[in-house]
Amino acid sequence: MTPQTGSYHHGDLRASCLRAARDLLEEDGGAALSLRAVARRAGVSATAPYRHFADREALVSAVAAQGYRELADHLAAAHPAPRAPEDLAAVAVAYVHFAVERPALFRVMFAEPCDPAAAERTAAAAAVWDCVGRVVRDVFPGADPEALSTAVWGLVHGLAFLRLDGKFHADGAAAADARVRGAVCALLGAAPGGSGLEAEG
Amino acid sequence: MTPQTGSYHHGDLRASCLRAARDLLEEDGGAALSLRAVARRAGVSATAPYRHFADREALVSAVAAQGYRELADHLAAAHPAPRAPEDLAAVAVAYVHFAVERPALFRVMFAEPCDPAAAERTAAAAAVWDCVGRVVRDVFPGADPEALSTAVWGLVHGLAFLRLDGKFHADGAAAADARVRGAVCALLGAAPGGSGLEAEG
DNA sequence: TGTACATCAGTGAACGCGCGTTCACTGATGTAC
DNA sequence: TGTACATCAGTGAACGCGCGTTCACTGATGTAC
Repeated sequence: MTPQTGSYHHGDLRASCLRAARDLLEEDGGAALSLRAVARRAGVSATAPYRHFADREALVSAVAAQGYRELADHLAAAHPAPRAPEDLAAVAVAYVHFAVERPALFRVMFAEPCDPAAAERTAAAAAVWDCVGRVVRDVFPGADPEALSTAVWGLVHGLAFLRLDGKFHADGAAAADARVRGAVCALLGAAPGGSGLEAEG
Repeated sequence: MTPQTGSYHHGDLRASCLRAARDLLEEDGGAALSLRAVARRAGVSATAPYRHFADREALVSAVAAQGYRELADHLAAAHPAPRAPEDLAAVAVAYVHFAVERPALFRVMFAEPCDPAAAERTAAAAAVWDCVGRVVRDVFPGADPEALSTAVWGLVHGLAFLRLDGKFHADGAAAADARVRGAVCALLGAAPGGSGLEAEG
């Protein structure tokens, strides 16, 4: 990451640009990601990033791809082997946490459709979808996997955005988590007003 | 809307600015809403909007508030008296349609938390929440209304954003609608792998 | 009905800013012989 | 081991742009007497 100190050449400017972009997103989530700000942050001339990114969009796509990959890892790490609806609720909470902890990155990831030409980005986004599908199939083996996966991704994604946008009025992070868990369980676990979906107990 | 033709004064520049902003959003959803572009579009000097909006944010908030109000109306119009899960699915489809038909407006509405100081905007957003809550209570009278309303809003909101972001690979609008309906029914109607929530028949 | 005057709603020039991108360039690196 | 040279990865000046916002202003409106 910081090789050849004092060298004219940077060593791994591409990685440094991505790191700089992530830092900027965390520091000022409101500002749009600009190539110039990234270069400044990486300690390099304004045009140096053009050696590694065709244009601003390419940088943004690379950042988004990184975000998708991390999200997939994050979900996979949320529960080793989800089987019960409560396990799925844990994964849902993890999804929302990911968004809350990196709001600006999350918005970059989902601010626009993936450019089909950005193969890295589309592949990384597809991996998130695969991850959700896997969890859903494990928890509800008998269900229509496509319909239910769509529903579950929609649910957790919507909860994440609503929370990011302050549409959850909960006192503190724990209460907000509980609200997420309650919402997921209302649909998938202890069903309100009826028997609900019970995969195991 | 177009009074006193030929007059020095505009008549209702505030409304014209909002109209211009909406037009710009529909024409180029990717571009950020700028005060100057709005003024240009309204046929007025760059500084004229300052008579009606304190700053750019105020304009954006007013546009978002208008969007929230229209969304609430749109949902209310989707079904006269929702009682069955399929009725709720119709409302869900309406929610997603709203987003798909006005993608840029939808993104403006949900691109950031509402500023608590923007009373008009927060009130309009709250009306959407009320609307969702009303539908949920009517369809599932026995359920925990808060948990289920949160879940349902999350679900439809997530489906809307995923569709906006091209995460739905469906052939054509009808197929995409079917996928939304299928996802909603998977959770609320014909439950996969179990009995599911059945409010009526 | 007429007039003086306050207020309102615009104008247009100007400010300073950060941006994406191009261009010709140069110093560093690595490879073929 | 040494050297010539191609390639790579930076620099820095410059372009033209649109933006938000300020300011002093002016024409139109409406109201009190």
